[in-house]
Amino acid sequence: MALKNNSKRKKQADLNRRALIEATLDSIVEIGIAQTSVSEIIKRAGLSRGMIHLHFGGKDGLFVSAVKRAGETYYNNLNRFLEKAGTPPQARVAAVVNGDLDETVLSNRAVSIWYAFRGEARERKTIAEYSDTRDERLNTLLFRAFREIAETEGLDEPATVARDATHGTLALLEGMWTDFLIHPDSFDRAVAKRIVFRFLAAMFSAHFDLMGAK
Amino acid sequence: MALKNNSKRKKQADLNRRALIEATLDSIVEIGIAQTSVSEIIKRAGLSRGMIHLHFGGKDGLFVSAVKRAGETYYNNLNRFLEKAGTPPQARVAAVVNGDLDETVLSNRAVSIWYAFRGEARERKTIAEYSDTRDERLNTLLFRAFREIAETEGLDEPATVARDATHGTLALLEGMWTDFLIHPDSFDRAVAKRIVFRFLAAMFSAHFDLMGAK
DNA sequence: ATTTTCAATGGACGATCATCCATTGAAAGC
DNA sequence: GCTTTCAATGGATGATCGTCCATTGAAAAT
Repeated sequence: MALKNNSKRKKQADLNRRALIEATLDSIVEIGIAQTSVSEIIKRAGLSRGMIHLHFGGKDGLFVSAVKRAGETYYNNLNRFLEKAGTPPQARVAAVVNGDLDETVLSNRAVSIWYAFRGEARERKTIAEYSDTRDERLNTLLFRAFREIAETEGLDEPATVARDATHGTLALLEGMWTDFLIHPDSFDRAVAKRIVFRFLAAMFSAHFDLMGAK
Repeated sequence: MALKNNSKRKKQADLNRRALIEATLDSIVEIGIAQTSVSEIIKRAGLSRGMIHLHFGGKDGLFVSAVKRAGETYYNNLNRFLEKAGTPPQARVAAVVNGDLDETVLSNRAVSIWYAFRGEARERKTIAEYSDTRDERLNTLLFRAFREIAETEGLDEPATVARDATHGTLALLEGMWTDFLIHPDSFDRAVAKRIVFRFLAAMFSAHFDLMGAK
């Protein structure tokens, strides 16, 4: 008969799967994606060689799962800020900015992983997919908030304004992440946030900066 | 006796060096940095195996030269815009923005190469160095222009304003490059430029957008 | 207690990797 | 025309890569 879904053996299998994903991400952070070999991963996880093939079909499958996990981690952290913000559009925008640049989200680990996969995304569709997903969700969220603000303020062409504001905000945040990647020591989160809010202040009369800040 | 510096043999050596660098960059663009092996490079260049060791000391040395070349290409293209702009600070800023987002600078090839190396930059100091260099030069150039504008406009704390404007502009441009990387088909250069200039319009009363545009 | 199930193991495998060096041959110097 | 120089060659080398599968052994089912 088939095993129960939560039998001792299935649970151990789940733990091993997680351990392999974590070992993969750890390795990418510490020695880079190019040096992250199967041997390196199993050494870190303390598991056997064949387990990658067993659980993920191969190294490629493991990497896809690792990207997926990294994306989930990003969203789980950001969601904490969004839940605190509630429904007001300014608060939601501020939550995205403050969350995206918070030390729990924008970390050494996060940028290492993100940029490692970005470099590979061009020829691996499965990896590119998850870069896209992140972008899509934030895009929709910000656009709706900005459109609501633009309409409330009675601006001309609120959809166009909202589209530009969304595009600009996401581009600014992306740029800040790159800045953190290249200058991790001198990077200043407060300055980064101030600049993003300064951009938003140019497009709307509403104030964002203090809302949703910790 | 030693060969003349521009002897037929030296010239051929230079051509081969260039061919290897171009083959490396082509390979990175087409099949990704992970698949770019020594065998792949020499196949593309039509040269022999040992030549990489002879001219660059090894694959690492070749990659460093390739990053350097990619950086030079970026600056050479951008310089065409800066030379046209002349000395007025607004024109110089506009030249950077219009140049950085021009199709001769922000291309499929450029983003492929740039993001491939970024992913490796974290553990390879020599590669990170050239990412830094690019950043440093633009940083100085923009800061001086913005400070001059801020002083002319009689703004409070011109240095702070200039620092924020520089930081924000570079972050926005970085973000636009990432946007192009992920959505090469739907990317709109005109929209990207409009958003950057909108950001600048928020910080200064001077107008930038029409200056330096083609 | 016995049988069945299957997650886990780890060595074998062929492929491919980057490096290196003895040899070559055409260009440069005399 | 002869000698010297050295860029260029490409096969040999050992290391490392990811995949695969026969075997194991503990947990689950009977």
